[in-house]
Amino acid sequence: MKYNPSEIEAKWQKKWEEEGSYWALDFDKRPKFYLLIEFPYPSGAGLHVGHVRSWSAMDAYGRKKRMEGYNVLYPIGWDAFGLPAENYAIKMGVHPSKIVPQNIARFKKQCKSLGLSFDWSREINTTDPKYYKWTQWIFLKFFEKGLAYRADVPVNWCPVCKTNLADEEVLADGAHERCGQKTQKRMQKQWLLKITAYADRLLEDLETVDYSSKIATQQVNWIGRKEGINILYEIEGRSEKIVCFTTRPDTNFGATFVVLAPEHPFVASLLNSKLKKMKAYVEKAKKKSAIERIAEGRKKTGVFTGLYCINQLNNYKMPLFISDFVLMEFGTGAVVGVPGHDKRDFEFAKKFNLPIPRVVVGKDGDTSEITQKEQVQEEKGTMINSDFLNGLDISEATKRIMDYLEEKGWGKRTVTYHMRDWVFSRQHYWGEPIPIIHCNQPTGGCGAVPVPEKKLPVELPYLEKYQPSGTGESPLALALDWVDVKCPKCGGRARRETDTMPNWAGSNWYYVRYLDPHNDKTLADKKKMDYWLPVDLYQGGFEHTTLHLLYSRFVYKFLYDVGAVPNPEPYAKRRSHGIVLGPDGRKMSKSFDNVVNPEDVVGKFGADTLRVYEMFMGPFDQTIAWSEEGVEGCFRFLKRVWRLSLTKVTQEKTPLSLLAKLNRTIKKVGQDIESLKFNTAVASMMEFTNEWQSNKKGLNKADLKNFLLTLAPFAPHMTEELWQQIRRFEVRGEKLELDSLNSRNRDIRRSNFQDQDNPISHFKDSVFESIHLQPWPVYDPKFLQEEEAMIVIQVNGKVRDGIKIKSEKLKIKNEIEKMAKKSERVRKYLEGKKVKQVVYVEGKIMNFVTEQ
RNA sequence: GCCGCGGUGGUGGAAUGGUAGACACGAAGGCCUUAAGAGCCUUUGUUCCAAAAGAACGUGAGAGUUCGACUCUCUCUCGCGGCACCA
Repeated sequence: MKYNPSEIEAKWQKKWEEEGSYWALDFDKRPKFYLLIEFPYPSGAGLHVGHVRSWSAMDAYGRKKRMEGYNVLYPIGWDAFGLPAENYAIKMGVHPSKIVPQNIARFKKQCKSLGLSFDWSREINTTDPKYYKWTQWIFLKFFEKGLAYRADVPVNWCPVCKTNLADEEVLADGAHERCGQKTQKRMQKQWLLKITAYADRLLEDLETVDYSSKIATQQVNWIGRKEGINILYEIEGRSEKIVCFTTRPDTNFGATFVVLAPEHPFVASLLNSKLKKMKAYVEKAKKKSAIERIAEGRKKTGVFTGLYCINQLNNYKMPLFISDFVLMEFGTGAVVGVPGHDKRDFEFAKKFNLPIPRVVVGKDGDTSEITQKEQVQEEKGTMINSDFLNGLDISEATKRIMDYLEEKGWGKRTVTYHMRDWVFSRQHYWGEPIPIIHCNQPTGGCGAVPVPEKKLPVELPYLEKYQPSGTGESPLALALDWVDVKCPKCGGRARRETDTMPNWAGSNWYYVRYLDPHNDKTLADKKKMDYWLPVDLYQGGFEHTTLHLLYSRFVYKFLYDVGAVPNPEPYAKRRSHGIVLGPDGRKMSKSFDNVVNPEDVVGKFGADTLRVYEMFMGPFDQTIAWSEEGVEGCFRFLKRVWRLSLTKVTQEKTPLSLLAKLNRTIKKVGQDIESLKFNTAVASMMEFTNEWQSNKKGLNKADLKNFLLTLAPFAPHMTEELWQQIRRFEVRGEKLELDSLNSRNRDIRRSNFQDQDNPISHFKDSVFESIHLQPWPVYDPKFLQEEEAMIVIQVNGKVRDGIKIKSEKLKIKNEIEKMAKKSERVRKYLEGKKVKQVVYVEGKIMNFVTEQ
């Protein structure tokens, strides 16, 4: 019988769906395992082979876990709000509310054709009002706790498209990615979430979770915690003081100037003066976008204010400058310049001919004056020219001077972060409306008032004109009858908030909703959360490490604080996967014409082949280019297994060597799946198949079943079909005994879902006994030990021979040494030389070291 | 500039400090077949040698530790990803 994947796969997919084979059971006694993949954004392009790589690998992982007796939850849903959907809708000329369901339908069909063991009964969709009701509820909680606030924030504005842009839409040179025009920064009131209030906890709690070091490091860097000190400087002849943040106060005896950001509040007070030059500089600098500032390179510009700050340490008069290399958003917006030990300060000092004293001697011991070469901060060094700090190591000096400055009241230790508060509003149509009402009466009004919880969800109104408004406001502002409401507090005339949430909003908490997708009283039932949370393994793209992953941790921690979820960290373990590139090694893109469509691959080779190939193509966490030839290799492998399973099976015992290989394979595949090394797991099964093929006899049926069980997580359809064929053969004329786990599951399912209208309540007994409900095969350690071991014989580290030694003799070094010395090939190299040392590693290697 | 990851045959890659190149692709030769397809068998890191036997070389470059290094340490180099005038 020929291997016909399309027929087999359709048949089993239907069967699994009818029987609800992969539904997870709440409160089941088996240990739970919550396996999560990032739910997709259902784009118009359909499923990407990159999705398939991650999902089929996790599918194999989850299937094995089920076979090991875990109650596995492997859910799926749709992250369907956001700018890409809106842009796609504009491009197609169809309303997003129509386009999105179409895309979802297509994704769903494609997913199902892959035989992924998702629990479809828990499917969610972020654009469903019943879902985003709770996204809005979370926002209200943030507002209630004072963690959602409004502030003026610079936004990217495209003057041609008349719309605000996300940072992702602005190219490196400041151009809008779609129209190519230069964007501008302009200030606009936005909603922000105070993630910085959680910075320390987000950092500290990384120690309580199992993230790969790459991921953890990137989160640490993103949070960017820095300890330093704010130093107060008096301005000569003025009452105001300037506060500068620095992480290196040890070098403060080398400070020769102070620089303010153009946006610094003190600068504004200076502009009333007659200094035209200064005014012109500040105005010019403020107009520049951040991108333009960078585009100018590192050339320093600036203007002298005519004022001096006093360095209290040595009473040095430091001229006060304004320069746009200093950023208002970081630190205090004022920098004390230590040109001897900071590259930027050095450049600035050169430009304005300021002195560049040295206060640290680096490891080269150079004490000369710094004039030519750039001097950066050393990691190690000794202080000079610094009064009471002289001779101290820089880290000791830092502590000493911080204490000193604090004692004197000149400074205060402080901590800064790279991470900023999270801009949480968008001026776009296709998102969750922010549930706030603005009550601004001429007499004052109530301000920003939350929509009462009972009135949630605030449904997104259907708008014919959903395109950007052209004013920078959300298009919702044009829906006057929607905008116009009464204030929930005072009943006066008020206006709805017209901004919507970013596409991250719905994906912050979706994994909680899977636990109880239809609950209309709360996010999810508390008992269900207690049972399932935290997520045991969260698998996703590396590109989401700082945005989605960090931000959703923040949201979860907040929910924990308000008592809405049971623990402080959502994901116990996080791993990421590599990207799948086009066959040409470039990122898959329509413009390169190198996109591989999983549907085509399934059509040609079947889902099992696609799955096996995507796991075999290379290390799971590494970026890999697609290879059509590689797919064919995996197709050959499955065809070979199919053929051998039907032809090379015996009633006799499996030959010992083949049985040993099988047991080693079972062990290796099990370990490799656990450590996400899917490529070597597949390779070891190929190795086994090759031995099976070349073996004269073949596999006993019981052993064949074990091999099929091992392969089942990777190629579920084909193994299921073969399993059924074997079972049919076995039960012919016999009384069929249902596997206990299988029948138990079925009973639980039936009782759990009796009252609901779903396929499982119509479950009928059948002889069907799914391979995936069989226990994961157990290898027998007695087969892992080989009777003989090959000992490699080296002379001076070079391999000269290998000798076979009976296992029980491996401990006797003398005997092995004797045997090795008998070998012609070894003797040749030992002749006339004195053996100095004999190294023996049991069961592996013997190395003769001679005198040269 | 900073942080992170990586560099192994013609290609994708494998290798707890212990026979480098598993497995797969590609290529070459053969079997089967009227033919095609599919399948099966053999060979396949480089160099030396007519060939075999054998030997030398070989994991980006250079040094170090070690009886022994793709693996550990240091310096450099190239490539990829992230951040970036962050004080």
